[in-house]
Amino acid sequence: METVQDRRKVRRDATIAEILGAAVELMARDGVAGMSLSAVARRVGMRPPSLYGYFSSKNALYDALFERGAAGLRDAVLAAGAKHPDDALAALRAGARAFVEWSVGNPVAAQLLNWRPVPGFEPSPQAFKPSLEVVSLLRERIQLAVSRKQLRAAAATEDGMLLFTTVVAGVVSQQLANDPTGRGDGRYARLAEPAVTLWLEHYVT
Amino acid sequence: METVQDRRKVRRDATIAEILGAAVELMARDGVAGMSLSAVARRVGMRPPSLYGYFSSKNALYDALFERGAAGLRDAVLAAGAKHPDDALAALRAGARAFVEWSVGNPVAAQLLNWRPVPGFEPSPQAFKPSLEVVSLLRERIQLAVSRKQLRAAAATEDGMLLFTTVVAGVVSQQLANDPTGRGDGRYARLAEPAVTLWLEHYVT
DNA sequence: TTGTTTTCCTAATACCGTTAGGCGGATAAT
DNA sequence: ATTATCCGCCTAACGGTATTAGGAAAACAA
Repeated sequence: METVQDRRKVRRDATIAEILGAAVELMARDGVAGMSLSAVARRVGMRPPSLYGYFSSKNALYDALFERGAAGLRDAVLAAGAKHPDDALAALRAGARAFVEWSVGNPVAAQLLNWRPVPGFEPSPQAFKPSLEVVSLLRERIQLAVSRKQLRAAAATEDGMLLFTTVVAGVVSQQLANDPTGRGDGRYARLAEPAVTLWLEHYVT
Repeated sequence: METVQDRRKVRRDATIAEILGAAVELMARDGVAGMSLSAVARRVGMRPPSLYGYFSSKNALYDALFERGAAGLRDAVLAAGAKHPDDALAALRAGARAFVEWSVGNPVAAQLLNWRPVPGFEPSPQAFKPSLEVVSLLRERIQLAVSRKQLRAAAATEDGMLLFTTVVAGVVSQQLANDPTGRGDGRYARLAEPAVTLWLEHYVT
């Protein structure tokens, strides 16, 4: 009873993972919005309608990818900052670099998170939650740096935070637009460090 | 002969403009990649195949919009900078602000220019040319500021220029992603000025 | 062995972009 | 004025898409 249910769930989860993997591959090849359920079905050896047993619509599939992507990005930023528990500025730097590097390594998810590539698709609140957590994390770290007098108080204002996210998002956006496959030379991704420096120089005490 | 040919050309150009206008309206409503030739045809009172008398494909329509958008953006940046013939820094600031304001006012074209919203579409060299001219213009203005000792020499390096475009593109990208209709409060667009300030502070002498 | 649930299927609907080919009217040539 | 040419738009058709409806077969539970 227990083990059988588990076996079924394992199999089902494996199928879901297979579908998502195929979808990501095809989105990397044909563009995020260019992915078709028919192509996904072909790749996993099914007919298109059978996919509806796993996702209630094409947008639901995008939503699952959005959620997994947002969680992965959040974890990457979290882990990078955790390496500098006693230096808030270093944590900010490392977090921004991790943000960009993760985006380069996961260009499909990064497009989904940073742009609006799919007409009609908007992430569900649940899928969006990890993205909000990244913002919260950023806010905490900036406030910590301010309280430790490493940054001016202006850094923790709404505009200060928006500027930080804007600068980092700018690097990612340029990278995705000019090297969408992520297999390039990182001509834009290497700007992460100097871009954050611009922001830090303005707000550092 | 002359006048008749002209009459025909005028009528044809008017039809082309009507088609492009309808396409932009529908892209604003349904997303850039969500525009359908059927809907465009309905709006201009034709059947879908008739559009092929004016554009050889859907991507050709995107290409025309890209070209017109790039030219409009270039002209806006050009005009804004021309108001400050004797102050290269002010010209840079005004150009960046014009870039962002034009993008907010033309969100559809801005998405086409800054992102890759349409799978399979890449602008033709002809359509891309005005975009290259914006880059050239930026390079000239930065070099002018450097030669006048208003900016450090590092501003005119490849990285310095990429950082400038990245910062400005970041503002536009955030604006488009968070307020795609462009009818919002300009929460992100107002960051244009402080964002450019970050860059200027770093490179100013 | 019977009943239930899960998984996948085929068939069908309503769209889409695009091509082929034709019809009628406006223009040009005689 | 009549004929020929061209232009603008049409219908029909092809292969593709997302999605729904409903059924068959297999895996599981009783």
